[in-house]
Amino acid sequence: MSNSKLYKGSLSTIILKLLENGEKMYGYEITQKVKSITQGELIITEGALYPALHKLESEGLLTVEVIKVDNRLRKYYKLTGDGKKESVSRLEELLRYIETMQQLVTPVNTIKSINN
Amino acid sequence: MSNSKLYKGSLSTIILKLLENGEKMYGYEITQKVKSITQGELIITEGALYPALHKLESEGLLTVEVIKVDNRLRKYYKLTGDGKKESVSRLEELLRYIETMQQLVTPVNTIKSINN
DNA sequence: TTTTAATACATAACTCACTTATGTATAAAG
DNA sequence: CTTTATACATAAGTGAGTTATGTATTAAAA
Repeated sequence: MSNSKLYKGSLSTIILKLLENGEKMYGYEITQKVKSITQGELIITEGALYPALHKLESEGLLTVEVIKVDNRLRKYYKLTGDGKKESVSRLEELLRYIETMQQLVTPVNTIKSINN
Repeated sequence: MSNSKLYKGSLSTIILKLLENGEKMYGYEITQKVKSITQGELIITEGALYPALHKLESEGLLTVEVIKVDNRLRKYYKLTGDGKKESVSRLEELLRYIETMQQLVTPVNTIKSINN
């Protein structure tokens, strides 16, 4: 999942967000979608993705539907009611994280004497 | 370090950034500074902070200077040359992370037909 | 005045989201 | 016929955190 340690903790948020519009997606599709949206910046590894999907399912945030396409298995996931709620709160959490980090790295006051 | 898992991985970036202006800081001071800048949103625990400082030091990014103030020990840290460089690249990494996450959660095109 | 809170450091055991590696199976491309 | 892409899975290991605990001094509160 990309060399940067910063992505640790954001995978479930990403998955929930991608499913937020109600469309169902399968695992491999998610990896490709993320890769294309981020222009190759974020590569989700299978070792991270599948356990994450299983966990979200076990938490009752996703439901699965197994479908055979071209003689190949696909596990389509979509949000449950709880998943929809959780998606919203995870998004808020991410935005709050970004705001907080921006406060830390790009201080509002550039004049030092005011900050001390 | 706050209930959100998203902060995992960003502590060293925060420490390096706080020291970027060349001023030396001691551990406890860092926790208080972060708390005040983020208005209580980010609380850095000692169990996270001190090992992080030790690691940055062992990596040659920080140097220590022990000073006794009011009969109490303080370990003042400041950036080395390498630390200064690393600080810059960690900052870039954080900004790239934020950009990437924003691409994922706030898609540029709101018109679905364009995205598919 | 004794206890609590704040200051200031430290570390050991544990958690858990990831990485790395490996495995199965089908289809398409070279 | 071997490699690449599609599509799933899991087991072992890593490492940055949490939680808990410890030491020591000083100020405030009970």
